[in-house]
Amino acid sequence: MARKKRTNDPEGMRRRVLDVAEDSFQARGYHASSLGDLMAAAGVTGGALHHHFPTKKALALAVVEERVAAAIQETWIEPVLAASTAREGVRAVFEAVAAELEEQGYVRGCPLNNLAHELSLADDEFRAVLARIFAGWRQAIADKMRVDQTNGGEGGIDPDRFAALAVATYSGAMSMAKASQDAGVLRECLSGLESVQPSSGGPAARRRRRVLPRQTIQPR
Amino acid sequence: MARKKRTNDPEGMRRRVLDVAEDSFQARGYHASSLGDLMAAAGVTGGALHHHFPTKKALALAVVEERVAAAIQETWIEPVLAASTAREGVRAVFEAVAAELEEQGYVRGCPLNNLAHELSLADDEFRAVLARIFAGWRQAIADKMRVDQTNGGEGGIDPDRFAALAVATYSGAMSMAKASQDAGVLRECLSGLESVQPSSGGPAARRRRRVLPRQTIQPR
DNA sequence: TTATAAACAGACCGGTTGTCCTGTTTTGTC
DNA sequence: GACAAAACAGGACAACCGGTCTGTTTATAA
Repeated sequence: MARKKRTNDPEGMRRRVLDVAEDSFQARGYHASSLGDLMAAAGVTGGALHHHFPTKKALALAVVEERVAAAIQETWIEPVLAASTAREGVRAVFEAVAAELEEQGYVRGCPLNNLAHELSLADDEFRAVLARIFAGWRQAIADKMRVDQTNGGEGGIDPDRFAALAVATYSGAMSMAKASQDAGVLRECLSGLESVQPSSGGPAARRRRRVLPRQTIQPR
Repeated sequence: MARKKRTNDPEGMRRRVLDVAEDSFQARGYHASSLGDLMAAAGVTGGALHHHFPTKKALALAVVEERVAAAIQETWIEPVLAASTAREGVRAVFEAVAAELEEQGYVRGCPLNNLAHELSLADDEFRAVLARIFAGWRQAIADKMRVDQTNGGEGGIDPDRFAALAVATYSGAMSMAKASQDAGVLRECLSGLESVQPSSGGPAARRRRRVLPRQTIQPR
């Protein structure tokens, strides 16, 4: 009789769990993904899962910090930084994502946005991490545009405003694309975004950043 | 002994359940809201709940169709239609929502967007209704802008593009505001949106509306 | 080898979930 | 008042969920 051998592979097993969890959270969401399903899909026993991720929350936190953040980095930040200008980078990413969605035939939405909606009110630890990723995303675009401006290009438009507008438009367009299962709205929003003029917008870039009081958050 | 009397009030009971469900779905989401919690909060027994809403899905569907759609109608469509122009209406709604959020001290997000993220991939019936509400929202803005154009105002910008951009920007800004619990990003996005020039954007309003094939949606 | 801890297996449990089912009461109609 | 249907009460239940627990195997280092 062939005796079965076991090979310990902590990193590999951890990676497999994260792969499955990332995919399931994206497709079904956090609450709709049961640990049982994840264990079955990853081919992992309860003991192993609990060894690497003591709680479901810990697993989700790892997915957000390691996978979702990386996805934003790869599909947004790096391409924008590599582009000639921030504006051109944003345009390129919009088109690339739209093309990819049209090819694959369905829209699962932005992983960051998906999890942000489900978790940012549920748990403050989740919320903080998700907000940080959003902030980093915006700042990368804004910084890039500031470089553009010192290089002579881009008129008086405020980089932070443009970055916020780009990220908001993308997130919102993906929401609609997900609901309608039609990536066309991404292109529609892009062409609208392209008509944002380099000339200054409202009354001279006033700083507005008021954080809301913390103690009154989310009364049940 | 005072004998307890019961008064049948179908509409009232149904309304109370919808009130509680709408609030809980908004604050905690669909999956995180248990029927037990809803029953307790509404002061309704299981039998009564089941009588009006046979399943949880039926309840959520009613919330979406009757409450979420009405919320979009009241806070967006009606103010935009009542405004002098579509552009001005969009601006006014952005500011009104931002002011309201700052006053109440926390951000629960856009009810349509919240439920759209959680449910549009889970069930096609949900998805269809949510997509319909999104479409009606966009069309109202676009129609208003078309009226503006025949009245002489607004240059060559495509109304459908502007409407898509406005809704996407709002949805995305609300997502970020929810994650950061800071309504300031709404104002930031608005000022970016205001610098969308009335002059034509890309290459002359081409029609783009390709719906994705239906049979390949969401492979598990 | 031997000890020691990490990695993994798998059963188990209390609590919760959504739904169903059987009654009872109210309401409207003739 | 008789009667049927709607409105409501409340318990039952099977499935499932996330977490824990005990035990075994593998790797590591002395």
